[in-house]
Amino acid sequence: MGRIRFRSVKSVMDNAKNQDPPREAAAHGDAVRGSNQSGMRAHNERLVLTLVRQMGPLPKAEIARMTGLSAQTVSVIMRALEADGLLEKGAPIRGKVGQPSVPMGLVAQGAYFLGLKIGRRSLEMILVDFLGRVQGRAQTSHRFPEPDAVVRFAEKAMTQLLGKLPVQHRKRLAGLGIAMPYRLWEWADALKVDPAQMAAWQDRDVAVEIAQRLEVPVYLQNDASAACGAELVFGDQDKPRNFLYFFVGFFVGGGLVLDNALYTGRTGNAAALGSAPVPSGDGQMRQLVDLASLATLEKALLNEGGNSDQIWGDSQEWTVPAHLLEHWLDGAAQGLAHVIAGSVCLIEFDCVVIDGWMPDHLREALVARTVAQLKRSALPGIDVPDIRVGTIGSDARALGAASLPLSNRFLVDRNALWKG
Amino acid sequence: MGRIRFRSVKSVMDNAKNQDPPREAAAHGDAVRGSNQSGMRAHNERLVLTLVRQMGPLPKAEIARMTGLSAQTVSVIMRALEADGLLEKGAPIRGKVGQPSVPMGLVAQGAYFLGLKIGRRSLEMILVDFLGRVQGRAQTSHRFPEPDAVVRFAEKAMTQLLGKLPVQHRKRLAGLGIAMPYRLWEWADALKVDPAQMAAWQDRDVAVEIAQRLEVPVYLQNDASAACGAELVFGDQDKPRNFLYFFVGFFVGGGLVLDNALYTGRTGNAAALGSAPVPSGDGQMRQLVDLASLATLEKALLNEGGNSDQIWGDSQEWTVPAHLLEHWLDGAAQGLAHVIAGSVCLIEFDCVVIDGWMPDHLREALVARTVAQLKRSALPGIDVPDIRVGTIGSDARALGAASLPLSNRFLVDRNALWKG
DNA sequence: CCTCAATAAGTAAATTAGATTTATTTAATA
DNA sequence: TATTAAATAAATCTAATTTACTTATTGAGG
Repeated sequence: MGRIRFRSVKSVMDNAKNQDPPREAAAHGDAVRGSNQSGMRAHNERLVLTLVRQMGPLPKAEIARMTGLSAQTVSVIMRALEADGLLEKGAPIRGKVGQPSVPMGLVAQGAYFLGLKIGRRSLEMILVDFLGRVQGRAQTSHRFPEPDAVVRFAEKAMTQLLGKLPVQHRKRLAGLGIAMPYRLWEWADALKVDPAQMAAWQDRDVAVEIAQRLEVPVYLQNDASAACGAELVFGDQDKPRNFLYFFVGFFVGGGLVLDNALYTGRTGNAAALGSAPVPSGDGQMRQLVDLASLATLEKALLNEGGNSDQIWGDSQEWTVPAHLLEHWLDGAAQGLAHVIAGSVCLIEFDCVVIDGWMPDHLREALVARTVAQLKRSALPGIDVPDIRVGTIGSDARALGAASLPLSNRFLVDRNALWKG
Repeated sequence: MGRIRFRSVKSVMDNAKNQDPPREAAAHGDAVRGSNQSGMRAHNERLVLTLVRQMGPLPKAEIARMTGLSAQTVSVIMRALEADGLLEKGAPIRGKVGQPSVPMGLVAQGAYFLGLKIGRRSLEMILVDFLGRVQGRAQTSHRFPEPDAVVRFAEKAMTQLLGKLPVQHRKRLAGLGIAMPYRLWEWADALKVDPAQMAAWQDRDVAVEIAQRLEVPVYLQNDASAACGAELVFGDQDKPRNFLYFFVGFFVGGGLVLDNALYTGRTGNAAALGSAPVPSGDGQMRQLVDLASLATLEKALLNEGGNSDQIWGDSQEWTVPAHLLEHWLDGAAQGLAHVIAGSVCLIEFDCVVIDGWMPDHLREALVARTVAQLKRSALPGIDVPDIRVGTIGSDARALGAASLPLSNRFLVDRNALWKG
């Protein structure tokens, strides 16, 4: 319906099925769908865009070889995408026998996306281009998140961010994504807020409310899975096809990439690893969130009479006593190692990515300790996966939010091929 | 190449891409493939067969509604499948307004499949029809599995089982599946066999060797995942789209169904849950296989001077002292509960299925205790999934082996759509 | 240095496959 | 007899493949 089209060309741009609210899309519990020609074309267009995004600019012939599609088909598809303003020719590459190849790469101005992060302490909206580069940013902080305030902020921030964009680019806004903790209302205690004040979240659907104020599709995802999406879509290249992701913030959560696509499962809450059981030394079971979240670090800091505001203000400039950090790092690494060891038995990841809201050196220390802990507690039959530091950092959740409309409209996913 | 065709019709039957050795198919690590028309047709045919298998006989119009395909397309596809001898018309259903609907169901003789189970104590081959009904069975027991003996047995059993089949049905053999423990050679100690005698498994590929003696494709899968496949393909209807599966045999292993398809991951060894870490009371980490496998029960039995042969002979008639069973059940349930609680955070299953080589009442007791244990150790944020007893039972691995060629040629899977 | 064979990229036109649309037939109920 | 629903034939449409060609380059031979 009110969906923007950049060009009136039958193409991936027209794949208008994705404007359903994200909850429905995530559920995909309907009957299995058949596939038809238009689904096929849309899929092949997404495939081309996905490959170019992953590998950088590629000539048509190379795409044809990689996809197994005929050269002619790829030629038609890529010229259409070029006409759509999503791909552009690069400088011809000479030096090899035969006609020079013309690599085609993504056009930065091809599409724009808004990402809204709803955090425990702040709201943030960013505007990114087709390459995932941040073009604008708006922020506000709060003591705890409220639906009305979120909608008001979103409306103001959208206007402000889009206002900065050259007029001809504004209509290339392709969607807005929201990254928000799952079941926000259950965390009132942890946020030291009256549960009644958080109860509003149970009945409100900010995604729908924001969608009413915008002409483009709106997607909602839990914050850690969204951050995982940022790593998948915007992260360093040569990402493996399957990986497990952790984002350590006020709480800790996970994300899961299977076959190059974010896996969000039946209810959209897959990889809710904060709840994963972790044995603590005393034989009692605890949960990953008790060990590896910044809420735990904050508590320790407050117990010693410290001030926790500095943690939430800037992710790079922390002055936390070393012994507290040490203790927190050990616990967090132990928890992460246990969850990784269990998860890798279920799904064989090529690697695990750990990111979070914290100074770079701390992220690296956390990864190093997790690796060490995994080696120490090695069990037969479990291959320790490659563990890496996230390449996005503190912005992962907002960027991940922005990646949702991008993935849904321009990248291959398991559902893109089927009939609407 | 040497692939049997039941009819020279362009259809799912001709989808000859699947004859690669299963390891390659499982790896699917190649570049992402594009999709073309023949892939589309093959997919839609598989979709129809999958729906009819899941739901029972369905009229064309109903399939059209469920798949979203046009009535005409479904009509063409289903008539082709009928001509292929895979579907047949049932009695017209009258009593509703309009022309009576003619439900179409699977033809039992539409295809046959061989399933070879390589066990620690025995070899078994079964022949099943398109409905998964066992049409023939051959067995032999051994002290430990040897490649040469396996190939010899397979050759003899194939001849014998196919010999029983009416001649015109023999050419409808669609493939052979093998269910075999992963990394068999690592279990020499547990089987109390000289590691040198098991080393041969490292260099031999019985799937390839058997394939050379057979005109149809051969697939290999670890035994627990194969058993999971049996539950998916042949198990009771109304199976959820996503479930976790355990098979408790000499060892314990898992299987994983995502979006109605067996998920075997990068190396084909997904859901290797026997290796999953489980905390034991004393603060030490153990693995599920130490708690929930029959090897553990056997050890306890032998420790008390009992005879374990009765366990392996018949899965229904056990005479194991009650206190040993009690102790084993408790440990196994504890282990399963921990692994389930961890796994459900990663992937939100609709349900968990537990099956195994054991008397029916014991399987039910194991499920009941696992449920109780999960409730006892409930942690916030973890929804306890529905836990069910497997509907296949002791035959699950052999039936699962037979389900592999069936799934690969006749049912939807994530890869069926792409170009070969 | 020039020429030309070889090679590879890229595309237009014709062909093919398979889904959809439209119109029609059939067979039941109300 | 009107209405409804299933089923399908014929025509149409879409998108991929095949075939045949052009273009632009390198590298070998003169």
